[in-house]
Amino acid sequence: MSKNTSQDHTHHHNHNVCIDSALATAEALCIEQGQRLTKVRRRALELIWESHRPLGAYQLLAKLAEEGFNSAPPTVYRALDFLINAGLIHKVESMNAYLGCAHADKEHKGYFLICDDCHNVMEFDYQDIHAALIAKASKQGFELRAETIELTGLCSSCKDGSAGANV
Amino acid sequence: MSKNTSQDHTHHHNHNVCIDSALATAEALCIEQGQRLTKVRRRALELIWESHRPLGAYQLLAKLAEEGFNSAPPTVYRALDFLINAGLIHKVESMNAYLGCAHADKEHKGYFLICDDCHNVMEFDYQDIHAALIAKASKQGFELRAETIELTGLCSSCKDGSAGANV
DNA sequence: TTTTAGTTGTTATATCATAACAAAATCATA
DNA sequence: TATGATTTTGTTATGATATAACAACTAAAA
Repeated sequence: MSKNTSQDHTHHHNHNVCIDSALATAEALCIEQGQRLTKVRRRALELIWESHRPLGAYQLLAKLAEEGFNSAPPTVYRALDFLINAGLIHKVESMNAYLGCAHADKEHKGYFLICDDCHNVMEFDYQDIHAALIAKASKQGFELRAETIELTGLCSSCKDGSAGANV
Repeated sequence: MSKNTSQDHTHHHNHNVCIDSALATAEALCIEQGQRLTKVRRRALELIWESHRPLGAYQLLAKLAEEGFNSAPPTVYRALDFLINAGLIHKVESMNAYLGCAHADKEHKGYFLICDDCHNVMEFDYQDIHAALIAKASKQGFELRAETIELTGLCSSCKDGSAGANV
């Protein structure tokens, strides 16, 4: 982990710390923005964070249903929409799955490293690339709004032979 | 358009030239690689190129069906798989749609500028960013395999007020 | 020509996501 | 604390995207 900006969801430390911190940030942000972090939304966010990997909408829905929440799809998609708009989670487009955002409190872009083998995902923040992309786009008269940057390959654990590591 | 590497699918010139050239490249590549560009595959590729925008799988399936091809989903998904693996088209993950690849004959990454307004897509090739991403990933012990880079926003036409331009 | 590999046909189903409208909870303020 | 406005949630239905599994066919190789 160390001093770079990336957030490795494969870590071995006590993940509860991350979850707690994410939830605290979420609450602060919602209050600040006059948004309501209702029970479903809050629990959805927790469940997404509890998963070390991007979570599918229906996986999340199943977990919520187990806990007595309504089990119809709109329930989960509404929660997801809310969380995405609040900047609290990202959608990983190439996986149709959702991931807790590690820098919800900072303006940033969600760039991802996705392991093809163990399916763990690292989020990273790279201002140089962001700046280069803006420059490139504007050279073509294009005004950038959102960036989907998803890189797949092999993470260091899987490359080193311990296939499916950190499950 | 001019001298940069981007391929603007919004162009006003005779698109047939693009299609012909793409098909010629496709045929050459397939022969080179011992792949068979069968009727469905070839026609699917043409239809994707005939669309100025990324085409959905079921849109493509409908067009194929009109022409007497089998109308069940596997038909189109098989063709799409083939074309993607051959490097002849890209999938735009954030749109669940498919786009003819403008540089099928060159090793490259498909980076896209997607207009939120008119939904036209430009493909661009940017070696600097590619290099930076590889460097960034490898610094984390990550071995890159594929890159999904999809930037959305407003293209110059739409920004200049002519909303929905180039339809 | 027989085998083999690759491709296509066919049926069924899995997975992901939203529309539309009713009911309930929450909030603002009279 | 009523009342009305707004937001959130419940519910039913459906749309959109994608794959599994196995049979039939076709082209290429042996």
